[in-house]
Amino acid sequence: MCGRVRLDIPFAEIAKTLNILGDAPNTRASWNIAPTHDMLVAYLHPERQYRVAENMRWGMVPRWAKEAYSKYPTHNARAEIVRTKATFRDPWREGKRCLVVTNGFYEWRERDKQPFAVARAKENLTIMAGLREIWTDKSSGEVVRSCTVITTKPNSLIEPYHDRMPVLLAEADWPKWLGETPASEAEIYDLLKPYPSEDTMLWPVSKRVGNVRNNDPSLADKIELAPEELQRLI
DNA sequence: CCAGACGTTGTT
DNA sequence: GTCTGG
DNA sequence: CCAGACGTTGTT
DNA sequence: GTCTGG
Repeated sequence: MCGRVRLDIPFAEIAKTLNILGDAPNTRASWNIAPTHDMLVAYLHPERQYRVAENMRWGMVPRWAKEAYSKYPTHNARAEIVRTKATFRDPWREGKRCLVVTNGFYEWRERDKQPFAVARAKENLTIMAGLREIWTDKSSGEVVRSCTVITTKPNSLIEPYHDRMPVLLAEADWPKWLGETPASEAEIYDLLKPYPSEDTMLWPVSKRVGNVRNNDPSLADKIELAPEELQRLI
């Protein structure tokens, strides 16, 4: 997927939809969230056994990392390797799965760099399958909580634009992904597939989204492409 | 064995 | 921390 | 993904 | 031209 998402509705609404019982994290609306920024993440609190929400850095920091920042991009994890590769293996094995909460994401068409917004159709929230991790600096004790978004093959709507898309989860799959209902590893891994294209929508947006300093509601607005561009939408 | 990587998307 | 490449 | 930078000395 | 930061 791309390196940008948006989240632009009040937390109260999110908490209601996701049935989050924990405290409200200090989230503010953003139409341009990039890697290294905070993402809103929901997960099952291991002791309390209810859903909590938290801001976590987008870009997983493995617990064994010497530094909190590295040159290796970890904001996405390919579903094909997430179970085995060093960076994601431990969180996967330990079931540190989470829901990454967004209102959608952006993709750029290569030919003309035209950005498009993508979201689940008919739903306010576009929920992505994620993993989370906690990193602690051995000397200073500094703690960084971070997350990654799992990617998979694109569905037929997105395929003309990109060869990858984030794993999106329908509400019926949330309990299994969060570990609230029993499921085998194979059943859980089976959730990592393209979201149905008939439940996905896509529309062109302003190129201003390319600059992270631009961050206002109009970034997610549908724009009118010139007739010529419309014609070669795909 | 030790040193160095540990990753993604989208390209050429 | 653990796997991979040399 | 795009926008913006594009370096050094000295230290471990 | 290519890498880094957001």
